[in-house]
Amino acid sequence: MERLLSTTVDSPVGRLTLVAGEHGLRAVLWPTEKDGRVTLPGSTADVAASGSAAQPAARQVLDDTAAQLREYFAGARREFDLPLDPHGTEFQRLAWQVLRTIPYGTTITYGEQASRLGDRNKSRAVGAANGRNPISIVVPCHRVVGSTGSLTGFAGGLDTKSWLLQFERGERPLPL
Amino acid sequence: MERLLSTTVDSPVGRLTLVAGEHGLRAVLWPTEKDGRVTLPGSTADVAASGSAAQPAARQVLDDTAAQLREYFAGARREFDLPLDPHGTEFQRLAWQVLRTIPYGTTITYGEQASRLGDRNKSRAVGAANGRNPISIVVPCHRVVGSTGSLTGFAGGLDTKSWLLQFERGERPLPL
DNA sequence: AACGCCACGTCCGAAAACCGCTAGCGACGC
DNA sequence: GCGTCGCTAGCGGTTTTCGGACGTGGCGTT
Repeated sequence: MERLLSTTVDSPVGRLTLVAGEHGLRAVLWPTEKDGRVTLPGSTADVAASGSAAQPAARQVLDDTAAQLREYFAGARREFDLPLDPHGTEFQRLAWQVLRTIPYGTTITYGEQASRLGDRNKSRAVGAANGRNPISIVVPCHRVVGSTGSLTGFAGGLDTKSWLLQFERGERPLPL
Repeated sequence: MERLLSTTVDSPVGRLTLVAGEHGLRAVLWPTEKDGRVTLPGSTADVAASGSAAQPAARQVLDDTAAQLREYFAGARREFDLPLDPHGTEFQRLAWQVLRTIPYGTTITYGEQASRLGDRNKSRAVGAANGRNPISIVVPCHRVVGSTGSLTGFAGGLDTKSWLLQFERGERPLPL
């Protein structure tokens, strides 16, 4: 079992939990989904045990992620430059890959995302895959909306999704 | 998609937009409703592309319409003689047909128009249909008034409606 | 291998909203 | 009394909206 490290970052949309392994960022989790989405270190003791020298690569990823997220929320960063290592099925990884091509401040529909995967009819499957995206914000699943423009759903809550979209549109959303 | 041609004519009540297809006049639009009422040629480029020789019938209709409108506003014409091709629902076309039987210089009420369509109670529906009449002036929806004599409404603006009625009564209305 | 769940999309029918109306009624001011 | 005014309740066609049904593909579970 790969050894994972985790830490947290405070943000306007709540305290985010970051998880990294030796191959890159594994997850950015919402306060409501801290557990279960990825296999986390069993306890804080575990994390503490793997001291600063133990997992240099993972530690570095966490630090970089935290820094870039802070820049993002300060409005000073529109793209992330991090080694990512999300775990999922073939289809899911493909879907998540498409997500990373959606530019900051723009949105596409689930149907459009499905088209880019080669089959217009997979929109629903795409929705399910996006729902399993472990790396929130950095992999911008919040930039996908329903064909009618409705927000439809979001792991972090619809209000959070709305907040992020407004923020990327250059507006000053109300604090949650 | 049928190819449409359009042009404009200046008149005392503003610049009118004329639209014709191969079957006849499709629309005479007020300055405020240039778009949306009928499907216009996508762009001026479209119009230019279909040169004088391309759509002889439609071109002829436009020319005739422009000429007759000028005569109308000069006080030299009281009836129009043009091939008309307004698009609308069954009921709407029936309603518009009634409009064409209202003599120059006279008015009827919406209720009267409804009666002539066979059902006194359809007055309100008639009003809605008149509101969709695409061929202003030539199909004289301005000759219909409320049961109390009020002008009630007009796509080109109430002042225009008033102007036309005065003009047809032989008065010399104030310029708009 | 079958079943059920899902952060979708499209279609279709029913219901509601919208109007360029009108007749009926009570409230008012001559 | 008698016009006017404002309000109300019906009126019918058209447009818009809404909700349910269904087809869809992937995934976790049995």
